[in-house]
Amino acid sequence: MEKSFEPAEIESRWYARWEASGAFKPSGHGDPYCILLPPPNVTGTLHMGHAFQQTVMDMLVRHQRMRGLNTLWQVGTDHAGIATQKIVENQLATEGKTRHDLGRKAFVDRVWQWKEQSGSTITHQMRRLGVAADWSRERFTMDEGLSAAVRKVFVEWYRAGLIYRGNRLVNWDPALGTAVSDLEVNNVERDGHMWSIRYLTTDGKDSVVVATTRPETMLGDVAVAVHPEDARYAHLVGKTLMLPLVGREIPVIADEYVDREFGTGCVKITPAHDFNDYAVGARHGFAPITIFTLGAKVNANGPEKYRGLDRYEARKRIVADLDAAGLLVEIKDHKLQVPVSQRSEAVIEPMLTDQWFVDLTRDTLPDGRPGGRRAITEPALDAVQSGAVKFVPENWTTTYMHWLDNIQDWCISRQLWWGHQIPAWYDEAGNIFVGEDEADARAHAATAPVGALRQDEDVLDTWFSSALWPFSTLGWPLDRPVKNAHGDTVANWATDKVFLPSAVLVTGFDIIFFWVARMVMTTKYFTGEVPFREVYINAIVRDAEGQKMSKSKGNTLDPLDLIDGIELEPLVTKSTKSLLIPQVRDKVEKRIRKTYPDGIKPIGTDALRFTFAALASYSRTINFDLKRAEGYKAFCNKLWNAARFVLLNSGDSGCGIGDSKKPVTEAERWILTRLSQTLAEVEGHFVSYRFDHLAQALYEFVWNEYCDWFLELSKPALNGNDAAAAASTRYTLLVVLEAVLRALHPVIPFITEEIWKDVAPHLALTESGVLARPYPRADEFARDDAATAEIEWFKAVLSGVRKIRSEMNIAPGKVIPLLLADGEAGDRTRATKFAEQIAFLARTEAPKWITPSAAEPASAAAVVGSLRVLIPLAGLIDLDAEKARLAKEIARVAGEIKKCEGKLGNANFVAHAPAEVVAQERQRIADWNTQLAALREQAAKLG
RNA sequence: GGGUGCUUAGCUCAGCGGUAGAGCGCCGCCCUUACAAGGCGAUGGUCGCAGGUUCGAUCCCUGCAGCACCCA
Repeated sequence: MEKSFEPAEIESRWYARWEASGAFKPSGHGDPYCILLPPPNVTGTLHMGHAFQQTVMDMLVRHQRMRGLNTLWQVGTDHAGIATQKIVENQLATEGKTRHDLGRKAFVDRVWQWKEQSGSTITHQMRRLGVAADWSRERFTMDEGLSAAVRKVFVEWYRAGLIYRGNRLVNWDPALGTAVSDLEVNNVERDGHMWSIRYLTTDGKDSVVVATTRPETMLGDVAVAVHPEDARYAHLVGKTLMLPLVGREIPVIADEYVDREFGTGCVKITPAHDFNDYAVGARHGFAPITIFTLGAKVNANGPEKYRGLDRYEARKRIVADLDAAGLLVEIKDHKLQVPVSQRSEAVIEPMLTDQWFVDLTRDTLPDGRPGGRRAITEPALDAVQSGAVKFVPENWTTTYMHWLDNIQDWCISRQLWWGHQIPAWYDEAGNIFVGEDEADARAHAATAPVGALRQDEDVLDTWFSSALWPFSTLGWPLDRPVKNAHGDTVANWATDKVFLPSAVLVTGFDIIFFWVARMVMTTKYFTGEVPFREVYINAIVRDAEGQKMSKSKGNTLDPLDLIDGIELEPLVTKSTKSLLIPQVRDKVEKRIRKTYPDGIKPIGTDALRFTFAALASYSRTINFDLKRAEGYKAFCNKLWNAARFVLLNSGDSGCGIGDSKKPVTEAERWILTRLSQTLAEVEGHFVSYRFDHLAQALYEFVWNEYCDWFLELSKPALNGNDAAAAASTRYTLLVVLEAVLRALHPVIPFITEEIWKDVAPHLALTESGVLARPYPRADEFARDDAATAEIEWFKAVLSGVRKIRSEMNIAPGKVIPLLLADGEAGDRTRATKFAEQIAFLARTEAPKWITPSAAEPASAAAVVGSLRVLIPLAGLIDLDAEKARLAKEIARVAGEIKKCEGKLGNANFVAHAPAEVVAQERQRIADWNTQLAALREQAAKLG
């Protein structure tokens, strides 16, 4: 083995080998265990969130594969309708073209080209992370098979009356020219104004003042509302107002929606451009008046002088005109929530448009069939309520249930070209025909089409296809094998449906609504199964200060830069490349130069993965701290060097000991006990998804027990005169190391695989690699409590001596005398047994007992129970310093005793506390007293 | 406005009704033949604040403050 751990060198070696050998394909035997990858955008790149989430999935999949389950990690990508289309449109823009210049077919071809060109970036990045995914089954939401599933679902739901077309108010992105989901809209707080405008009554005798953050929408006002119990305005309800600048008469209405405390208590009602107003308008029977074009410019419904103006330009002019007319009462600064499109950052304009919806709210259809609430929403609620789907941590259940309880119909149409074109056709009279294709649509027509048919130009929401992922990727709805472009089988519903339900979905809370709930809906409806049994909601990765990672802040980290390292200058270039605003650019550059003055040192995939594991508690965010990652790289190095030590001591091949050989030394029995205990813990942590505890348990075992104590204890054994102990120790070193490699493999696959290949021959293991070995179980290793007690005693003695050496500044290399006094019979036995190890590891002469009556040289002492471990002062130790040290220790122990006495002296404590707690306290006080006696004795000897 | 979290060592985080922990940092001594990405040792916390329950509260309950996120 190389002298130090070099991740780059190791990692480059293994992945291709694993993949080529089919190590990640389902084994075909054992219980099915499936994980669905949340499909990343096909043209996307790997970010820290992906890396974290995928590490978690990989740990689970590798663990279960090693446990003998038939594991499938189903991977693939989605077509990300809006995002991908926008990238290609931007490319066209640099050529001075729009998609309309190309036409639909040529444009879509061009998007496919872009997908082919960039689509493998993220999947290659995932390979660098070491994910044990079955790439031979990789799918894409626009694959023929997955597209067939989309058509089938659309048609079936339409024919069941659960998909309808309607003219509704939707979130309209005027920049992209499409409807977007309310989930794709961020409400951002912005500085704005609150304008107060006076509306006169038609008779001119009275007036009301309305307050609004969007004065331009007044062009579409249909009423002014007040609260029904608001005495200030009761006399006006039913009267009409003259809408300024427009001249339309609008009524004053009473509606409980109005908040009397807010503004003047009078609200203008613009149903066509505000969701709340739409509801108010509908309650009162007003026809909405749309005043904007789809590009958010004033349309023909507005007064002529504003027509064609952008909404913000119109705002300026309208405010000015109101002011001129003396109707502008007040302008106040005001912070408001502005709906912003996640995709284009354009301000969303609520807009009345024709769209397709999935019904999720009706109980019963007019013809008596079940409506969406009963057919789709309630089964999805029930899946979680009944426990068929469990959230981890479970408090996310509330979020899920709450959302479904208040769900709206799902707008599934998008005004894009990239995506699944809606399988609906219109005849010349506007009648709708739905089918898998035009012929199927005609065949199912209720009435004969009038003239030619024309397919709906819109496409479906990307999430519509993602929602089918749990079963479409397994081959549904085909009843025969699904082949990819190369003719390889990628799925076969007949056999693959054993993977449904999948075991666990690992995903972020931000897509519980987008994706999780919708998968439950579709999978329940079309297969009768739940899509997954558990949903592990992973934390969101933030920077070390808890800030959201964002390119404009310059605090993003590229997982590959952590793995491979990156110099400062390339890092600066890379991080500022896409930033167009000079101020932002400068800020980001400064930040990066400050945070990473020397760039980022390579830590390797394994250390990155270990860091993610160590940070994966149930907390909802994890703050990624590079410092911790560096610490875990040190851990990998530690493991590497421990393995080197073991292998250097293992001879050429085999260790000459059969499996039946029992461990000879106490130390072996102790480390096997601790291994068994650690593995039991680890197993529990896998079940509860506590990867932080899992990582910590293994870290502590490897470093603090195996390396710090067992390896050290093995040195005297390996070099001692007892050949049986040496041979046995050599064997146990290997056995424990091999078990540790197996236990750690799901977390750090590369280094464990690399070391394992060298360890395996010594234990005559013939598996192809560590992934093919069974996951180690607690019951593989015998426990021995007696041996544990012996080693604990030994550690206490050794620590006592080390402490004296360190505090008294005795050079670590200097061999010193060691005396033992007092103690019990057990101490004598142990001292004899461990004499060699004590002398070796504490660098002392052989320990000598002094008889109670004999004169004792002035010494520094460590106290273990009633045993005094003495280091004579002569020439080594300052008597006063030792006295001071002793006094401090006595004070500490006395303090502990006082605490115990306080408790035991409290009659209530003794009466009410559980017996074992009281007993524990009594034991504790006894132990402290023993120690105190020994310390006082020692103090007395020093005078 | 409604909801959900969080607040523990200098930093990033575990913990939990019964002796406050880890990693990193800091301090001291050591290049001891697996590892200086290391070894040994030390320092460091009235567990956000105020009440309550309890023999006992960092932990449970209530209120408050600050922070974060989600929904309207």
